[in-house]
Amino acid sequence: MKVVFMGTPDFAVPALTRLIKEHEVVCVYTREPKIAGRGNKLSKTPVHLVAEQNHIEVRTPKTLRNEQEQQKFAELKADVAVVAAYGLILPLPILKAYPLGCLNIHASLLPRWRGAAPIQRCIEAGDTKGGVTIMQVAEGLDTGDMLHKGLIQITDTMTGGGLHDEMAELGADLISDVLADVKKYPPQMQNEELSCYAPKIDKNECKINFNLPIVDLYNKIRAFSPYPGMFFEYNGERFKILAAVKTENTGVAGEILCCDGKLIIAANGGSLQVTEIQRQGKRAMSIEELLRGYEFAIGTKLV
RNA sequence: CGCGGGGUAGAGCAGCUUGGUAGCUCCUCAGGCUCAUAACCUGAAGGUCGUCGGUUCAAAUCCUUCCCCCGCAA
Repeated sequence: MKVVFMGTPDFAVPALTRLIKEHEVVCVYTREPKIAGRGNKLSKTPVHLVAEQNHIEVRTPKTLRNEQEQQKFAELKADVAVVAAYGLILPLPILKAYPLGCLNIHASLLPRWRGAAPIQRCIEAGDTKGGVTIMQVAEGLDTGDMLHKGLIQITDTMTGGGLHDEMAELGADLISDVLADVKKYPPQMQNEELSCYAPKIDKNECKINFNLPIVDLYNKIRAFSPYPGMFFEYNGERFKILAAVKTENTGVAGEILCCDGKLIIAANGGSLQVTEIQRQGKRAMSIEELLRGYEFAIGTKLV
């Protein structure tokens, strides 16, 4: 099949590489290189780089709202467009340009978790089931008909990063299934009543509030690990907690209860034993490693 | 030139401001104590202090080149 691929971050890469293997990817759309990262260098998106490596034409329009772009899109005369975390709104003329329209790989079991950050939000909410949905892109935000789904059990120790990687692979499998035989996957409408939204993550959410119930705090920490990472401040420095386990010890919320070989911090209704941590300016490391040379004062209250 | 922290024994850190032959915690090895131990005691091994150059009688420490890691902001 002739496929146009539209995607931007790492999440889209497994699907793109799979489609390159199995179909004819005639053109890749992605966000334009932007000034990003340390040093504010201009950097191409992960999808952009993969497309280049495979010598596929890359287009990075700022918008698809104008007729010229829509015209250029239509002229590719593909059978289908596959969308994975592209980041631009697709206007109606784009959606109708090809016989099979635009198929989106969405990282949730729709209609639950429509929107920008479904992976983190479902862990944060304590969901035990997650998954990926292949859906027809419609004009509303993630409201289109669903063609195919894959389920992932979310364990109590799974992190946002881990789930992200699994979902990216699953998404590649599912889109491969669908394109192999579209007729096998009749569209199904979404049940509006069951829908909920996954707003994008705000940096202000990343500062740890130890007054949160222990379960919520725990879920939030693993949801946001390794990126963007929940942090607390100690001695004027930031420490990201990348992994922790729940323990029984109690104390005033935010109080450091133990820092002898392990670091235990009281929360609301329990406490957290930190297992993996990243000190500002340092690489991520196990708590044992850090505590060999760094000391937290017992009794300190973190705010 | 977006702002900033860091690169010191296998690991994690201190020392750098106020230059003077490198230190702590853990690991490793040997021995000791112990019913026993991840505990304790004694001892040992292990570092050209990221790299190039400079200042100096003397540089981990001050100045400079380059490389690498990371936090923040976008």
